[in-house]
Amino acid sequence: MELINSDNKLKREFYTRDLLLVARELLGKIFVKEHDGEKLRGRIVEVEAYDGDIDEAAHTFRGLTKRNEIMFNEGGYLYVYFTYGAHYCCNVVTGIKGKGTAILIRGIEPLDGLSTMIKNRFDGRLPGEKDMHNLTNGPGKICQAFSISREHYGIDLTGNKIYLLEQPNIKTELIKVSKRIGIKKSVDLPWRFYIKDNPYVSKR
DNA sequence: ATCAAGATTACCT
DNA sequence: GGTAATCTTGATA
Repeated sequence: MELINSDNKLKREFYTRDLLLVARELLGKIFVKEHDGEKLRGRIVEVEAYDGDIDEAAHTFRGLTKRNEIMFNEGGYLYVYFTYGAHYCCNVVTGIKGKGTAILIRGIEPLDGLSTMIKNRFDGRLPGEKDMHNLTNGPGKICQAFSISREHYGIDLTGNKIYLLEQPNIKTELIKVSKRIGIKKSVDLPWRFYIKDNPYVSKR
């Protein structure tokens, strides 16, 4: 029996809803990337929301540019950006067309394709049990483990390269909310959501 | 054309 | 606790 049913992809209507609602509901969903015929899978455990209308930290705050173009599309596309000369970060675009909103994926609990992720992150050197969380507990680390980069910019999440699988929503009492990490503007917005006590949530 | 900042990470003391 | 690495992007001229 298949533990994970690959036919229950989240549909467009999931993503085109309100930013903060989608952000909370992304927790617990399964992120899948088809990687050289192999499926890399993990469970989303930490996210942050960004909204260009009122949020100075959002890449869309100052209007349309070549980089942020996909964030103004309707929900259900992948926004990938490069930062600090070294790292890619991936985001889920949300809302209706014209709204510059997206959700940064900051923490994933790996489920399938562990050996490929370990190869991508640590050149195959197996981390100790105690350090396993270091595989995917941060936005740059996730992109390295899942081998996500520039070429994945704008991918349609209702397609079959990168997509999310339906899962029951996480119970409210297990969801923690906080200020976002690593930004210098709009620092007080409580738009970071994560699953309580999960070891794959990033550190400050 | 030039330049400063950045939704980070790894490594140092 | 602190900070260097590294390069793309967006803003300013």
